[in-house]
Amino acid sequence: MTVRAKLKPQVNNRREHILEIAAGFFVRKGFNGTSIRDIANAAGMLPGSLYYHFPSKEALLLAVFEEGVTRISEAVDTALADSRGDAWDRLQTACQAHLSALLEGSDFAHVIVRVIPQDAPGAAEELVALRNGYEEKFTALVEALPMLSDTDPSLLRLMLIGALNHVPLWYREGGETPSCLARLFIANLRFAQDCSETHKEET
Amino acid sequence: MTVRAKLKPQVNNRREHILEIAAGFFVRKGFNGTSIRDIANAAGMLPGSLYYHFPSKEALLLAVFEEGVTRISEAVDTALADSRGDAWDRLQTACQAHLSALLEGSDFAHVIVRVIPQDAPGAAEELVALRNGYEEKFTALVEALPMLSDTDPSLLRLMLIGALNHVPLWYREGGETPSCLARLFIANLRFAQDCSETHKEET
DNA sequence: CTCATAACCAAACAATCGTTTGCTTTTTAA
DNA sequence: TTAAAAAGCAAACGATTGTTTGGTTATGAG
Repeated sequence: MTVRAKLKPQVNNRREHILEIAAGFFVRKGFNGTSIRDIANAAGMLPGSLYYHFPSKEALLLAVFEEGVTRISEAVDTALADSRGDAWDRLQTACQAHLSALLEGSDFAHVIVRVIPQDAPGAAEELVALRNGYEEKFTALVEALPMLSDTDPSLLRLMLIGALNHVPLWYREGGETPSCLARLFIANLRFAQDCSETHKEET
Repeated sequence: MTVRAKLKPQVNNRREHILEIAAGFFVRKGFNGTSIRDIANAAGMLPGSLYYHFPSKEALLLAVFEEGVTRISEAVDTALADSRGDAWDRLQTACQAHLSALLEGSDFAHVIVRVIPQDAPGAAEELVALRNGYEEKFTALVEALPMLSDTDPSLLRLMLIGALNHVPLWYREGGETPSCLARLFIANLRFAQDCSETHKEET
């Protein structure tokens, strides 16, 4: 009974198991490169059995996407919760959490940058909404920065997100850590704003 | 005969026609979201007829990819050929040409950022090689920059390329032009290096 | 005209796709 | 103990996939 209670995790973690496996396939083979049979086989069941848990392949993607957004959001929120620095430090903290979620741990967060809404037309609208909802966190963080009046904050945000979401394409384990990358990324942007003040004073 | 000579472009632009159509589909639906029949129908022929021009779907992608790399490379080279400024100006010029190729004109260049090698395992190696070959241009441009000793040039390059290749995901016609975007992107990075000198002198 | 080659059609191939259906097994709750 | 609900199996559905094959039409050179 003691062992039994441990080995028997509890009800309905089977659905989560499917989600995890699906996330892995979506990340490595893309949405249209993954078949229902790929996922079912890896999950140890038959293709049709998946339809007890999800009404369609696109609904499955949506569920994975939602889990991804939830996890990366929570990671960023948690990291920001005990962040004591200025606005730049907070942005860097968010970037580090974002990168950590993308590169380490599960595949859920990775899916939301690997699969683009166009890949699943029937779910595209909701995927975009989910993504935008998450990225709004960065809107607030960037707008809190002390910036030049002629710097477009939304452009800075898009530039940063582009750089961050590109990392999984070249990242190799053993290189710079997510924490280190976040610091370097922010450093490359930070002084651009700080120093413009200096430049202004000089002229 | 006068009209005839115009309507009859010349031998074998049919293959290029197919490439253009394929590029459009690959950009809008992805590689695995596009079928041979999609392309054949749009090209006004039957699916099997494509195999006279290309031995496989992946070979077709490879041909599109090559054309994309060729075009964006030439765009950057041409732009750099009559660039008179310093290293930062030259990098900005390259970025502008890169963005122009991605956002305006044909779909060829867009394919090389929309389709990732993983999508076509059989051609992955060659796709990666093509992409790396092009991106080396930026290696040289970034290494020519006057930078801090503690700034990693290859990281700056990856950051910039990430930001650039992300633009097609949010770009809307009527907003900032590619030229404007390139200027703003570089501005966000430039002073970070320039001003660190100032900071050093201050301390 | 002749003939070879280029370009394409027409039709099918086996394989795989997402999905459905009806039935069986397992688990849960009363 | 028993009935209901959850979970999955077995098997197939029609549609679509990339690709092949053999024959047909167009074109251009000798």
